[in-house]
This record gives sequence, structure tokens and C-alpha cells, in this order.
Amino acid sequence: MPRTIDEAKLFEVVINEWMAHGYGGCTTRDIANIAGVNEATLFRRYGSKAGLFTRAIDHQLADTPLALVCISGDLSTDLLALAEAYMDTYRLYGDVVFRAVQELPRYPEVREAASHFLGNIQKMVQLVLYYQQKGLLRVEHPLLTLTAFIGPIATFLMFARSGLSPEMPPFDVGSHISGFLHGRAE
Amino acid sequence: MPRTIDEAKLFEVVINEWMAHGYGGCTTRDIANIAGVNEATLFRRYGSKAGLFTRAIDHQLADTPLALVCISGDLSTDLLALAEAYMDTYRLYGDVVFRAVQELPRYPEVREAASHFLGNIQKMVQLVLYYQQKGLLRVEHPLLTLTAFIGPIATFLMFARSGLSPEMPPFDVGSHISGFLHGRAE
DNA sequence: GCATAATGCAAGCAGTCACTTGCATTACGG
DNA sequence: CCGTAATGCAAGTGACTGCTTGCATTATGC
Repeated sequence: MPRTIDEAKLFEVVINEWMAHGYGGCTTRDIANIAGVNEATLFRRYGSKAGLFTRAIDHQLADTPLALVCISGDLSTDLLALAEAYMDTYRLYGDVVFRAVQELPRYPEVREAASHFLGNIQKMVQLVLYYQQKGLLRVEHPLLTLTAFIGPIATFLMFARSGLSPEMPPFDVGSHISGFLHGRAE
Repeated sequence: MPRTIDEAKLFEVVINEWMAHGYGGCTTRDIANIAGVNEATLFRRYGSKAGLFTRAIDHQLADTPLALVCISGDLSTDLLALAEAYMDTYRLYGDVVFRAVQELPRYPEVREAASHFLGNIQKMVQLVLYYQQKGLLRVEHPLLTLTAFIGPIATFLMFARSGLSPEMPPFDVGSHISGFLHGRAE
């Protein structure tokens, strides 16, 4: 019975259970058991399930690889970094972005933490705007450009994970970027 | 007390509640109340919640707009039809495809019906293969091409619905298709 | 018109959920 | 070494869940 619980492990378990079962589908009992913490302790420390999630999301996803994206000046370099950051985040936590976007309207209790985490999207929008102004990207609503770039990655990874299609190739980032920039017509 | 219940309305309610709260999050009580059917009737007719969902998904999503996609011979025409079919399905039911893909591994009980519905994806794969063989699309794993085309649409619509970004423009299908075919580089 | 079968209704059952409480136990700070 | 505060433990609460049951009611097929 340690004086302080292993919060790092706890938060990791929270995110994992969230990804595996969704907010409504995962239980504080399971989280407590897996993390090796007593369930009562969770409520004494964080007040509620929502409170626990707020802290976990904030602490665990604040410095996700997506947060490291910056503008180098070279479009291809930055697109590559952005794509790999998204894939790294996916490898670490699964489709956190989609889960958050999907469950945000339904659970206003975690809205604050999730929207803080999703503030990373603003950085990506800045990236798009920069290269639009530089004349290297088609000028349109930056979220159209951003979803055009992230959407295929997220969709493919989710599809691959669902197990619907038996054998799917690994996601080819280079091919995706060239398709994004120059199209898929032959 | 009608002799037979309004099954069309019932199935519609099932899909709506599914989209709104997820499989684990929606209750048979709510479904029964909203559909104006007694809850006991649901279990007498369909045996279980999973049985109800199986029938509802099968009946309601079998002839979704996505099922109507066919190969005309003209790439632009077919891409336009595919995109609008996806958007129509989204307008009707929300992100059924993503929900299904996401919840399939978690609820094996509804796997059968959902995978039947998702069989529509096979038709889209055929479409991609056809135009690859015709030399009009880059040759790669068809699911890479398909997610590259559907991913941005789905992602943008989900993003718009989440309410994260205050004002988002309507999705421009034509712009998306030209971006998909010829890229977004200027 | 009458038997039949599907439905409505109300109550309830067992399990699970988030959350609480009282008390013993532990580890750290002074 | 001792007080304090965080933790573990066990039990429990009320609400909700999927699902069942017994009985009255209704509409349809013959």
C-alpha cells in the first residue's frame, strides 16, 4: 500500500480503456483493477469518473507527438512530419482524435480536457495557412485541406485495426503525400 | 394497440439511437418509448437487444445510398456518385460506417449484420480496381485509394458535426474530387 | 362471431454502474 | 518515534440495465 499511487500508470490505463471501450463503455472498477489502485481512491482523488478522465486526458495527451509539429519552411518535410506524428499518436493511443471528436458532443463533462488536447489542431491549421500563403497549397478553408491530408491516414488505420479486411498493407506515407500533392490520376 | 407494430419506424429509431449514443450507450427502454412500442414486445419479437440491432441494421442499411454505386465507365461521374452517396448516407444516418467499423470488434453479437452492411465496401473496391486497370487511377492497394477518397469526406463531416470549429463551410464535392485526382499542390 | 396470436401494461429480477462510508493500514515529515 | 494523511479494504446505496412474466386487450383469419 504505497503512500502515493502510480499516477503515470493510472493515466495510461485510463486512455487505454477509453480507446478500447469508449467513455460510457469502460468502468472505474476495471480501470482501478488494471492500474492496481483501489476504486475508492479514484473518487477520493478525482471526485468523479469525469474528473479522472479530465486529468488523464490533460496529463497524457498534452504532449502527444502531434504537439511537436512545427513549420520548417519546406512543405514536404512538414507534411511528412505531420503524417508521422499522427501515426505515432495512433500507435501509442489508438484513434484518440476520432474518439474525442466523436464523444465530445455526448459527454460535455470531458469536453474541457478533450478540447484542450484538440487545440493541437489549431497548430496544424496554422501550418496549412502558411503554405497556402506561400502559394504552395491550393487556397481553400484550411480544415478542408487538413481533413484531406489527415482523413485518409485516420480512415485507413481505423479500417486496418477493425479487422474487416483480412490483409491490409502498411500505410505508405510517401505515397500518401505524393497523392495528396499531385493527385491519384494517371 | 395495433396488432402489428410499426417496424419501419422502430428500425429507424434503432439506427438513430445507435448513432446518438452508441450500442452500449442506448437502451431498449428508450428505443421502445421513442418508437411507441412496448419494451416487452421488443424482446418477444427479437429475443435480445443484439437480435433487434441485427434485424434493424440489416433491414435499414441494406439499401443505403452506398449500395447503389455502380460502374458507369466515366471516372469523374462515378467518383461524384460515390461521394454523394456517402454524404447522403451520412445525412440520413450519421457516421454509420465509422460507428460500425469502430464497434465491430467490441460487440461480436452484431458483427454479422454490420459486416453484411459493410459488404458495400467490396463494391467500392471493385470500382477502384476497374479504373486502376483502365489506367486512370494510380495502381496501389484499392483500400489505400478508397480511404484516400472517402477519408477526407468522413473526417470533414464528423469534424463539422462535433462542433469543435465554430464555422465550417459546406463540403465541396467538386473541389474534393479535383484534389483527389490532381492534387492540392499549386 | 369466435378462437388465436400479437400486443400493451405493470411489476419485478438479477446484474452492473458510479459513487460513498467507516475503519484498519501504511508511509512519510517533523 | 509519532502524528498525519493518503491509501487499501469491504460493504453498501440508489439508479439503471437487459430481460422476464402474468394478465388484460386488441385486431385479424376462419
